[in-house]
Amino acid sequence: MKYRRLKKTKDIARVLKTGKRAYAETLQMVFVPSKETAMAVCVGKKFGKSVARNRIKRLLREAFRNSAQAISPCSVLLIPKVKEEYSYQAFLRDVKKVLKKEKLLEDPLP
RNA sequence: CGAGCGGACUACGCGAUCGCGGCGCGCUUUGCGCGACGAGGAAAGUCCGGGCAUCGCAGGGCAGGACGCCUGAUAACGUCAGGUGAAGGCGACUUCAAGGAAAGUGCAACAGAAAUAAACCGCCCGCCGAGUUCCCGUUUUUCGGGACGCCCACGGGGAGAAAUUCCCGCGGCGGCAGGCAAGGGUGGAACGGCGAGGUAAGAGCUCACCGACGGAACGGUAACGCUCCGUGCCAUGUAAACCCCGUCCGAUGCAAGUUUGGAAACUUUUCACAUAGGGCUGCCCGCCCGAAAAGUUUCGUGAAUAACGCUCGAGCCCGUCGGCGACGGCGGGCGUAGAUAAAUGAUCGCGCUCGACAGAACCCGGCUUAUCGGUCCGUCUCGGAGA
RNA sequence: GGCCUUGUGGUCAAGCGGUUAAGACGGCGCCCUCUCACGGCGCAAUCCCGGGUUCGAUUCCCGGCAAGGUCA
Repeated sequence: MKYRRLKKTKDIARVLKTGKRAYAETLQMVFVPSKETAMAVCVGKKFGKSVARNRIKRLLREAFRNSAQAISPCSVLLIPKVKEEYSYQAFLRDVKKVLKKEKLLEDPLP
């Protein structure tokens, strides 16, 4: 499905301030309901050099894209936790788990 | 065959599905579809150099900084190429911030006799050493008092009955006056090294060889090399200490900067008001100029934003010519990322040696650092074996 | 992305060619005391790492690494 990127500093700050938080083993999700779905990934310097940070961002975006097939519109911030290794499978599992827990999925996944 | 040396290249591959970025084309223009393209050798560190942009022009001097054998290459360089010299390696080859220490100043701990200059020990000649010594009083000498000294072994000769004493010689020891710099447990470094002659002992005092310095000829564009002659030689190290000499450098960096982001008029306040303040460079000369804030009225309203800068450039590939080479000339061909919270990923299948370091952010030329491996080249080197 | 600064015991730090690498707080051990505190004595440093210059570098030079600051 299509979603927007959450880009502006102001928007991200608003989500961080007012959003509801949900936790899983490998990541944290912050979200507020909104008109259309928007998402951002937060990966700071503590995750390593640029190659490592880009890798995390790609994995998380892919996990979000493949798990949020049908989602009630909201602004989402995905914040991973610092680990030794990162895998797509773990991110996919945890994104699904977190979305399910907060009952954001309109149609339950098969 | 083994061990090396130098150089060049490469950086998992193929297929399928879903997805991402800008571009082009098409459409029913929110968007959708199709198409080709889409990170590196270091994209990194930001250590140099240049383009580009702004500071009105980029002007002068000082300060400051960088570089430092020679010749060339280049837009330029601290880079590269070819040479010179020095050091290392059996060798192929590698490494080197490699100008000046007789312009001046500083520093050289500890050790050592002595540290940038000479004499502590030492070596040698002479003189003295059971009083031909010195001082005071008296004084012709004598005499009186005091100070210091009156060493050891051997040989020869003389006197004497002997103890002992006198003379001479040689050596040591001590003292005095000189000569010398050969030797001396140090040190990073001790007025050149080593051998011979020479000498009382010694010394470039003399000589040979090596080194140093000066001059000339020859070779080389030059650094420099080589030969000859001369000077017997005097002046340690450090300039990645200050410094001197030579060459170069205006500053700031794409968050530069340009356009839109409101414009115009009026009023008020604050600072400054000329030997002032601000700007152009840290300072001086020189040049330019008042600056900032608030309010009201009319049209206008997106604001760490949007567009430009932004990718065709000292570009890449092939051929050929010139050059030892870096590189340059000529001809032909190619169109090859331009994002802005920032694009390359996921899954499946097959193969293998099971995949390192790592992600463009204005662009180039270098340097440096990180890196699992693999491939190729060479009249290349050393060792072993065979023919 | 550009431009700068700093690395010395656990912490804050001085030193800037030859030191046994000052000092303060803290830690540990011993002494003092009936005990604690105070006091006294002692111990603990790869001078961020690797090269170079020098007889000799914490210090000078070069290259890394790690922190921090600043510019719309």
